[in-house]
Amino acid sequence: MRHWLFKTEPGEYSIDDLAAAPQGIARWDGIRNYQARNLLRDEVQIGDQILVYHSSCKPAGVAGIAQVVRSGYPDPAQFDLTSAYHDAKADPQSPRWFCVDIRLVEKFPRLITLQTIKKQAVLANMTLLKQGRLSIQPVSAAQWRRIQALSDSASQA
DNA sequence: GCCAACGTTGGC
DNA sequence: GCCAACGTTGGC
Repeated sequence: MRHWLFKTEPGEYSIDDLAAAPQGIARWDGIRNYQARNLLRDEVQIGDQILVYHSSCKPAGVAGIAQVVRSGYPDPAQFDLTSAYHDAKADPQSPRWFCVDIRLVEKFPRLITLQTIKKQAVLANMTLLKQGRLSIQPVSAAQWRRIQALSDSASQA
């Protein structure tokens, strides 16, 4: 079982939208970056745990936890002419873009802000800080535990 | 709104 | 296959 960080702009899709979805399950689609695509297609597995990260907002940070309930499959939006994620070059015979389904596990009582993350020495090598633009990122077990610990201490405060 | 980082495109 | 131009991301 592996850990990941998925980015989303809360103005587009937030953890509250995920919470409001039926059974807290949603398709994580619209990823249009090859490195992220490869992870969704080849690496992300059912049962893997996800940090849901809110980007391009004030403040940015980890909003909660989700879990993969369906592993990589072709993103239908690439073939949908009405979708903003439509891709004219995508071929149904060899799909270009992939997505997964995830289910909300927990919304953190407080956002774990990017600012807080940057203060943690254990988290200094997070992909989030090293390669900030990648929208699907691996997270180590140690990094995962630290984020959870930060959330636990925030909920007691 | 600015700008650094970096991914993508397209001419050669 | 290189690389300049361009576009996007995302923190500040």
